[in-house]
Amino acid sequence: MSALQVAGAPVRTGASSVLFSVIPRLVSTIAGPAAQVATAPSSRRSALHHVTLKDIAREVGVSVMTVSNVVNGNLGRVSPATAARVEAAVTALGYVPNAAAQSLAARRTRLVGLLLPSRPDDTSLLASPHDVAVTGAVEAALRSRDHHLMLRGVATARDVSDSVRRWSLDGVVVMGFTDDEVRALDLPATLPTVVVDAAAGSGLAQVRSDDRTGGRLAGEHLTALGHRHLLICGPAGTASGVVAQRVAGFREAARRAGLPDDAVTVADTPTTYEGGVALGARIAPQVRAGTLTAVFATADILAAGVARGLGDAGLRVPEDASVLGYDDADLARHVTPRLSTIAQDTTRKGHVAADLLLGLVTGQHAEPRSETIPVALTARESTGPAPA
Amino acid sequence: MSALQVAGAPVRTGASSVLFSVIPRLVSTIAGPAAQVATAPSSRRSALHHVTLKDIAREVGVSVMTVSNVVNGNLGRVSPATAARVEAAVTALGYVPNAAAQSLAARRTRLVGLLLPSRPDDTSLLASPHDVAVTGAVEAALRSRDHHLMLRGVATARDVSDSVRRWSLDGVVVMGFTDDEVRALDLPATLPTVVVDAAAGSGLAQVRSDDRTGGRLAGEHLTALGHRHLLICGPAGTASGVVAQRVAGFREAARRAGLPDDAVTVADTPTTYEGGVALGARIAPQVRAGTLTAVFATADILAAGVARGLGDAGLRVPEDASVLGYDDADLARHVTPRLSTIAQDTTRKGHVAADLLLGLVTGQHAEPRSETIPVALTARESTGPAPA
DNA sequence: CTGAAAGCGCTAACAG
DNA sequence: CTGTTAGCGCTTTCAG
Repeated sequence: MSALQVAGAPVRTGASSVLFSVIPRLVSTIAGPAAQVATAPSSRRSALHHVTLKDIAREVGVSVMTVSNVVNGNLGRVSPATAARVEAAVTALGYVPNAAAQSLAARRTRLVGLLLPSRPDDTSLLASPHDVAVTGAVEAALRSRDHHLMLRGVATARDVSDSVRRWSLDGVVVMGFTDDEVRALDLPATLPTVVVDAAAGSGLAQVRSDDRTGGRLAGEHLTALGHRHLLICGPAGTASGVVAQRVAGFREAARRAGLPDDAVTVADTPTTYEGGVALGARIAPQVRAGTLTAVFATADILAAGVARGLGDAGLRVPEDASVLGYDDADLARHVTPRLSTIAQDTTRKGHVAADLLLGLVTGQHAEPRSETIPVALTARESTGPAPA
Repeated sequence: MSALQVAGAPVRTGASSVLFSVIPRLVSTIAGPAAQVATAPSSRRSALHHVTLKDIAREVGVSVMTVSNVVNGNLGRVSPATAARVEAAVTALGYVPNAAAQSLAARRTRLVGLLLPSRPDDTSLLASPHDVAVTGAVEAALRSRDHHLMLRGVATARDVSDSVRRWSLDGVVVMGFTDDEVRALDLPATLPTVVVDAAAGSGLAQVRSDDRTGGRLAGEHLTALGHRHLLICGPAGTASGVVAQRVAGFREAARRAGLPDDAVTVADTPTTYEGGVALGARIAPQVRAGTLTAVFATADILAAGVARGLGDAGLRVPEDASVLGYDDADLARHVTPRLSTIAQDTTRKGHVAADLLLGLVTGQHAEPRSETIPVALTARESTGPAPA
């Protein structure tokens, strides 16, 4: 806005002359270092020439501080005329601030870390479609607010420190860890932190889907379809409040539907397709015997695996057994049968995580908050009436 | 190694005394700033206290440069005894170098950008499973070589500049763009750059699968199965050397199999599941008429969509038509039927991209190289004999 | 409204 | 082998 304003304002001739006087000088400024580099040993590549505040200041004939103030939008401290000339020079020279210098001087980096688990054997971070979607949304949200994202796989507190302290990250989003793992990361107490889908320790903000409701919706859907022998599967063995909540909601729904507590069993499985396939194979006999007719998985990828495992065993989904997922990842629409699932808006989740974090960073809200993303049942093809 | 060596070495008392003398002092050092912040307006959060080289130098009683040399492994310039004492203090105080300061002083950031397309309407970056896999591998490779990854969605040259120059990135990996788009990004000429799956302009390194061979393998597989009416689909309308190569290889195989040139047609489709579904619906009549029996898609996600579109139209894959994908993403094993595909090792691809880039950065190989990732046919369930 | 001074934490280039 | 000197580019005081 101010740039346009300035351009159209009746500025004194100085402003426009800058546009012409500036270019030749810049060229000569560049020539020096460039020539130097050419003769130097080529083992280190020349850095791109960086137009500095000083360059602008020299051009316009003002102090570095004035330029800094204009660039940073502190227009209250600069006369419109001066601001105009500075703006013009900034544009003409293509000035881009140096983040490292700003970090050093201002103790603010505008750099946010996204910490994901880097398991030694694991294929990679971003194995979970859910995490991928949230990651993209976090990046977009940060970008729109002039921040940058550092993507980092971490396994230990040392890894965390290596990123957070070394880069003086303004804050971090932590995703994909169990409650215990988050604790083991030993995040610096003063570091603005948002935890996604895990229990936030003291002083950490948190974003998660409405897990309890999600579990309940799942239970209601399945019991409404007449299922009376239910299995919920996911990483139940790990200390995970998320899974616990979903299980609790699921059980609650079953209870309300008049089912005995033992109508719901819990299977501890990793959140992977392969884990699901294995489980599907394992439970096939029970499905065949009619002692199990519906499975609720804590993630679509897992549900897809279960459906596959069941299918490989010669069972039909949903005729012989219903399978319900969680997340509504793209995957849910890609597999056959299309997955019924508890949908959550991962794009929104990422945005909320970013907003929460930046709120913490800027001190807008001092107290770390906890946000819940709404969920909704999306019934597709993988769930159906309980077999007679 | 040296740290352990030091700990066990018969160092003079100075070394061990450091461990004790150091802690109390540090506490008082911290107390100052911390107290200050508490009374200051809380709008800006206190940065984590940063132990500096100076702190270590003061502790050990040497110059900052000596500490710097030890920390950076320039052991040639420091006596073992001094190095030992410094190492001890570094460990005791938990020193972590400040990347911003290093960047500023050394003109090297150890920060690499991964630039992905950020399309306005697009769901997000990382929409493609292939890109997700490569991203994870790049991060892991960089991490193992003490570099960090900045993930950034860009659409314009300005976006690029905003990241690259602002953060003085050591280099960038560019992925997910068409040849034209890469050109439009106007990457700084001197910036070490590796382009994944797109034509590298002058002076850019490149990583891509062996697209020509991939296309040929696809063509051979399909023609060997007796197919004589082939369709290849992908973003053919965009200027993409990758697609062109795959098409060329595919055509070559068809020709060698004795098919006329018009046996192969090309369909321009976006690389999305939805694009595939739409195409599947569109070609269903031809499949039914027997004038088309096999489809080769340039990505698994697209192939999965085509299979779905065909299925929705009441056609069977592979009985009525074969569908062949590319990449061998996880997805290929998740959908039904499981996708036959041209497999490439995306993990390796990411590693190679990172290696290539760091080679460029360190000046190891001055000339930007081009690396090719081998491909192989993985036959699963989506391809079969041509219908009689 | 504008400028001068000082320093963020680190490293190159020299001196000793 | 070790220390000194000078900045990297920017922002924060504090003076005009």
